[in-house]
Amino acid sequence: MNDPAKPIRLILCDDHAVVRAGLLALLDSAPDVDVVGEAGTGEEAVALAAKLNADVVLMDLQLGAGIDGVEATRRITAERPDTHVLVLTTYDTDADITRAIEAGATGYLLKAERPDELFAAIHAAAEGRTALSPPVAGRVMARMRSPQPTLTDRERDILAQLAQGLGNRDIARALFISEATVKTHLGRIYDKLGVDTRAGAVAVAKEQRLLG
Amino acid sequence: MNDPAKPIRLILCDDHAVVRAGLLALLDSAPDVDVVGEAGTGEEAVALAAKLNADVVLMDLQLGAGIDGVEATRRITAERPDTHVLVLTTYDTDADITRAIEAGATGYLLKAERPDELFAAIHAAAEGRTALSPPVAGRVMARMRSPQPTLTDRERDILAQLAQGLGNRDIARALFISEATVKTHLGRIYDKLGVDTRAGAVAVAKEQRLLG
DNA sequence: GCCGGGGTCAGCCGATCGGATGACCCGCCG
DNA sequence: CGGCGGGTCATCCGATCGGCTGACCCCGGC
Repeated sequence: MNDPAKPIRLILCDDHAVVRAGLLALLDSAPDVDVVGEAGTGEEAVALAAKLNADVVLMDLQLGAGIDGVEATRRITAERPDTHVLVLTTYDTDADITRAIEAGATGYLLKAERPDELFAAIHAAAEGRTALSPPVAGRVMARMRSPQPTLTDRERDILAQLAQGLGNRDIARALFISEATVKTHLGRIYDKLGVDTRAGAVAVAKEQRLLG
Repeated sequence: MNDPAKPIRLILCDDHAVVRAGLLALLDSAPDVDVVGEAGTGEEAVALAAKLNADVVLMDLQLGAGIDGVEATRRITAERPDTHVLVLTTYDTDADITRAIEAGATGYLLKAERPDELFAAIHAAAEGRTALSPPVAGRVMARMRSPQPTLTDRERDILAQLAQGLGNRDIARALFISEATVKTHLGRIYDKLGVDTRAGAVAVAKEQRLLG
């Protein structure tokens, strides 16, 4: 897969056209990397991966409209086990990292990383080896040490409504449950997020990118 | 300033090394653009602008640590009126656009824009002409039609505390004012943001990037 | 010199929240 | 089959919030 005679076949996926063009120009300067496809949305990336038999998909997680990078990663790795997804993104929040890894990403690199790290990570990904940015690796380790609270689906539902600024009664109506249940969930959410007010919960949720 | 014999002298400022390298590779392919400097922080950009006599600074607004792109823009345009700052960023929120323009930015381009728009905007900026991405232009127009509420400094103080999840009493203590005053400000904040709960205010604040 | 905006403070009151406790149901796993 | 996690609901109560009204001060512009 890393035969010097055969350049790495790579698909680029980033919703920012300018950034994409920049990365394309950068990768083109590397003789052993062959950018065989460009995608501006998750759907495009999945479609390209299905027919291009690429070695690596360089994937941004934030893709504006349509499916996000995590979902795209999930579909690509499910359909094409030989195509390795290398996530290249801005954020190093726990939620993003965890979701990307469990979706099947081979590596997770930050855009703040040095460019040579990018090339190294691409090679690693092409061979199926994991490559993580140091800050990302640090977070993964930290998480293993003190496994962090994960919100249940229902709790995320509640949190989503909360982030709209709704009161308990409105949340209850929106989710077809009783106000008492809402308060029960809220209490657990406060516990898990380490806050004790709804405003604090919204702040943490937005900060950790727990919601869309 | 746009003599074909004299390429545009440009300084690149983006905290993401990978993106910066990509843009560098992209701009290098343009014969009439000469990237004379690269900066990963606002401070670096200001320093480079001070001594390099550049025509254009391509500036990201989100710069991680240190001063942000708006402050860097303010300092550069203050010190070097002939150096035009072209903002290149991801977000097209009103708050960002307004602050960048009032800081003296000559143009405001989104990273989602087509690359050829980037080149066009760079040329425009070099000549001191304004270049706005269509979505940005639209927002500017909309704002002129219905001037939107601007939070006062004090209201932002309150909002910042609120976003920490603090209660009224805690906010009052933190800002050395009475609880009654906090409530007065909060009421006005709710009005301006079009919400009626603290959770909603936090959500809007995070959404509109009204806070750091 | 008056007016308006921004900041500060007070008191009142109904609605809501936060916390605690206890309970039931269901699906899954050992 | 028994336990356990997740989801649901109820009740109670003190603390807090949100809305309202009215007031004072300072400063800068007309």
